[in-house]
Amino acid sequence: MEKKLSSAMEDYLEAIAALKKQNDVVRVRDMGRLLGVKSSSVNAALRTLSKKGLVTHEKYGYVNLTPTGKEIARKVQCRHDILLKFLTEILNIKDDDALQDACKMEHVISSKTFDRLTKFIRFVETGLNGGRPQWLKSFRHYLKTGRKLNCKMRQVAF
Amino acid sequence: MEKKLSSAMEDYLEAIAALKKQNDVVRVRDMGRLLGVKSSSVNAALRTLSKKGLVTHEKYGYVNLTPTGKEIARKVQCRHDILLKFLTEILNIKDDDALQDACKMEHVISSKTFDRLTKFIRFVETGLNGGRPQWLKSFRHYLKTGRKLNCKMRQVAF
DNA sequence: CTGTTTTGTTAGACTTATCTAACAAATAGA
DNA sequence: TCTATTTGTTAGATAAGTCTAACAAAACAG
Repeated sequence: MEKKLSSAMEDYLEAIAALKKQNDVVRVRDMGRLLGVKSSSVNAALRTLSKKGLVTHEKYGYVNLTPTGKEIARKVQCRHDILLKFLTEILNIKDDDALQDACKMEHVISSKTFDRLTKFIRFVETGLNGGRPQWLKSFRHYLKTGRKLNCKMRQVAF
Repeated sequence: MEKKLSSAMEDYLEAIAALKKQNDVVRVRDMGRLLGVKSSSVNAALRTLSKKGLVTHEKYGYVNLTPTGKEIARKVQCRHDILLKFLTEILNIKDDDALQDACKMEHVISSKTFDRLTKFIRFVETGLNGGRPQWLKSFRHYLKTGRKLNCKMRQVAF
């Protein structure tokens, strides 16, 4: 069992997957641009990831994920997506801020937390025809006004 | 404006605050034990934190937080507490797992996310006389059974 | 007091992830 | 095609945070 990848390495894998989706082909330069690091850093990372069997990259060639690498990238992306969803849809944090946080949190949450967050989102979204549950609307109201409609009033209102 | 502390340095500050609460006096050794690092690492960290004006520590003496250091430790602890509360009380993750995650997440969440999470918890806890809101009970049920009581049934039940 | 144990300090090494700078290969434009 | 630009590679430096090992100071026990 390989030990956990660093945040940085997870980011590289994620970047490769993202660029692959966009361009079909992944170059060192584009990875550097996306991640805000120099090509030499990308190269160093590729050597590391290559040794771990997560990417393939021959000199002056394109970068590719191995099946294992692809799998890890997928998982990180899933963590990212669920966190982003939680931050924007439940906590009502605006996209830019939520994205920043999701990009950091995605590297630290356990599979248990991922699982529960996933179920929580599913719970919130299930059987509502695209709307929000009443309690979530109520939370949004609370965020705006600082005040909570009390239970009885809510009952009456509906 | 000082730039953000690393996770490691935040951990050291937190450890000092925690030990101070327990023992009134903080030694290098205890910090190392608590954090699972060697005393030499603690020493290195104390030099760093000292330069930043966050701790005081004279040779062979006790360790103390400066007011600024105390303030930072307090903030980290607040992030920790709110995350732990969210993970255990909302997501219903068991204490040990939740603690692990909170200890990592506390170093990466923004003040915005902290703020929203705080309000979310307050929203959930306000005006319930220590109980849980119906939707949260419903979520627990969903976690156990994988099934969600539908809205109409819930309405009827109340 | 004095010797032993515990605690603290220092120096130096290692790892990870980054950078700059010099150079090499590939590509694109004329 | 040939040169200029872009892209990729390498070597070496730097910074953080950790370690081990050797040593120094303090605390403790008789």
